[in-house]
Amino acid sequence: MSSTSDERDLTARANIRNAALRMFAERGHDAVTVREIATGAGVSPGLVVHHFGSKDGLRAAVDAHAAESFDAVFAEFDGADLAQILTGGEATTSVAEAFARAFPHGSPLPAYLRRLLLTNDPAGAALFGRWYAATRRLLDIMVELGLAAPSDDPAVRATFLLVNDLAVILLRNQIATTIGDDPLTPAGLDRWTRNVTAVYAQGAFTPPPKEPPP
Amino acid sequence: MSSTSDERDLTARANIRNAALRMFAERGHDAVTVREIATGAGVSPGLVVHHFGSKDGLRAAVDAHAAESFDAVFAEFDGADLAQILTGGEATTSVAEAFARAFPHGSPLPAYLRRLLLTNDPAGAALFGRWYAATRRLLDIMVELGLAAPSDDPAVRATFLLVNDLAVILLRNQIATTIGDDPLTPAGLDRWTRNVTAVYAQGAFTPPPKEPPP
DNA sequence: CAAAGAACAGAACAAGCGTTTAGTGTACTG
DNA sequence: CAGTACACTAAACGCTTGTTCTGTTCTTTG
Repeated sequence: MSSTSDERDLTARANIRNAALRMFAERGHDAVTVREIATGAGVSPGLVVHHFGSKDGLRAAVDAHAAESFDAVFAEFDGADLAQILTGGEATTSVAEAFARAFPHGSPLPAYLRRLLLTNDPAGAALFGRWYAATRRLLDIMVELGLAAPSDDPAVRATFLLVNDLAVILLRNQIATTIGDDPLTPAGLDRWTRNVTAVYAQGAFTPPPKEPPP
Repeated sequence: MSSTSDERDLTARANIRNAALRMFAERGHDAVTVREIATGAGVSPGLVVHHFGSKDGLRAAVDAHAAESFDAVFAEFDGADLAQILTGGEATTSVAEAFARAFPHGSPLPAYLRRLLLTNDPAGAALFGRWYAATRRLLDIMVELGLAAPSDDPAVRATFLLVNDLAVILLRNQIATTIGDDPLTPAGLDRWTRNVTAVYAQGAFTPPPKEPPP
């Protein structure tokens, strides 16, 4: 139902919501005016408040709409039989990977997630909490299966792995500058994932007092 | 001209700059009004623009002041003989660690750095670029010394390690919620660093097809 | 088909914004 | 000690903001 993509067929209400989502994601809630959203949706400013009550109401509607899309990505972690997927081989254990797969190109949703996480509003906090729980659960299963080493501070380790993943979305532009690839495109994501996997599998640093490896 | 600015500090001008730094860091540039800054500094709104020309001029002054403070932290990575420090044992190789050490408690500078990195303005991009270069250089030396494994994509690895570090500052509040400790306090930072060190030294995941370790 | 109500445009409004202006002290300076 | 320059306040200006108001067009429905 929500996967109709063309713009002219949508209702004005949906057009307003989509224009607001895109502008909020790119420039932040406060920097976007109701008039700009109306112009972007091809309607009058009065119609925006007619449909959503107020700018804050529009923001709440955009939040709800975005959360719906994020939950679909979230279900990839939370829904299936993780043990079977993990032992089967290829699996998505990265938030950024799932994002790049779900929102292929030019989608405003990664940028909107960024805004949600960085403005300390409840929507972002709830999203982070759910993702943390999923990461924690995934790690527990991996430990049980012998795919991950046990940790004496699993809360910190799960948070560490999660925020490392989210950093790709938060610092997307800066990362693109230093590595020369947008990390949310397939090419950039591939380079990124390869390196992350290497570090998580073998570590990055070697202890100083021992002898060097052959 | 910077020599006279030291004597002029602690005046109304410095008060305005400090109030703006704190408010900008906590709530963002756009959400703070000139009148609020003036009230926070105990002066009139007109005096703000008298000293800084405009709100944008004030922002530039705050940026310059913050960059000065960040450079002091930055010098910890860039200045000394890294090889000697690394082989000597205890060293700060973490941005977050250096931050927590340099700005001990209640300082607005970590939050301001957060704003700089997240709004895509040139000040934040320049800071990120310098930190990336320092991280890259540090890793190169560590590889030479046998303290880090060589990487076939050093740009990605350096970026990966850097953004993992910055994530502690960017997602400070969310991290504090899930682990129950503010990661920029000594207690929280200690838990965090211990886990990060473990992952970077030994990895976190073990390969599935091999036999389990003894 | 006529009545009703929703969808919409465009002008207008009050409030808040950054900034300007006019004016008052106050401290140097020759 | 007059004079200039600077720090500073209070009021006001012009503009933009979110929102409201009035009126018109479209769509439904009994």
